[in-house]
Amino acid sequence: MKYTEKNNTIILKELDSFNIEQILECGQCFRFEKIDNMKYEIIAYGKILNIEQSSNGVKLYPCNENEFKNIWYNYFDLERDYSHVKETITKNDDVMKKACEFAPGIRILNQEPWECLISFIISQNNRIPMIKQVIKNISKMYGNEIENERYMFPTVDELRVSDISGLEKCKSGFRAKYILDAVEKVGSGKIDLENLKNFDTNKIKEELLDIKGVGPKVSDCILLFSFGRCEVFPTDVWIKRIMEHFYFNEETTSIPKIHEKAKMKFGKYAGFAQQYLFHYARTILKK
DNA sequence: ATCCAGGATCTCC
DNA sequence: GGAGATCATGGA
Repeated sequence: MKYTEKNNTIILKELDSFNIEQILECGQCFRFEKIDNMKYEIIAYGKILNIEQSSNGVKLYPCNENEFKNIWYNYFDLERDYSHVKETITKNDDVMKKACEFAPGIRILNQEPWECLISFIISQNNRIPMIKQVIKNISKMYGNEIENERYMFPTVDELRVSDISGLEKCKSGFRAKYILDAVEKVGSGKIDLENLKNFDTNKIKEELLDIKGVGPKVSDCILLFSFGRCEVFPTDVWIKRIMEHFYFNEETTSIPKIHEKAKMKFGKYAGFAQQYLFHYARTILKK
């Protein structure tokens, strides 16, 4: 990958395994709007970022070199060699080959832990368009306006003024009480998300599971999407279905068995495998 | 109208 | 410790 900067715009070239549509629409992230074909607006790390991809490369704006190095380089996981990841997980695996060919431009974003935690609490028993709407509502009601009706996701302290009825007005439904429990535990310092980074995966998971509304799947999403633990294999209904269909040839299987198989087949890259599979499954199994 | 969604919890045995 | 109902909300 090479980049140049001019007029507060970063242009990325010779970028391998990068398709902004696949990256954003594959279900890992909720804070973006499609502006046009291969043209999106993202809100993350307190910034609004426009991103536009064409055969000439990927344009990021407004963005200077400092912001690119300090935020977006890591956000888009640009350090990682995704060809190597795909080579590894597709070895002797025709299903994974198809999943990777279906969306070879997926990358796992590195998202902010607090926003990720609340987002995936909201995700339970919900649909992606609805999840996006609830997060947008919460940001508008409790977060700072960056500019022009674009709002930051509220900090823990900003959400401490919220209550059940406010969060229900944001359409969070029965998850409002879960959000409040997360606010209480993180806001009081009982759980220190920044400090958790340094702990091993099982320890982080144990801490996250202490929050009401956070179970095995939600905690795995946070581990994968915010703590860079790419060996975890978040298993939702779609992953369960496609694993049962292609890897077990059975109607039903238990989640521990799925995790066991994922670890055996994909090892330390199971998280990537999960994301290729998720996006693939949602398109082909959705009759 | 009934079913279901990037699940977790509570209740029952 | 495993199966089953329940949880808001809205789109199909």
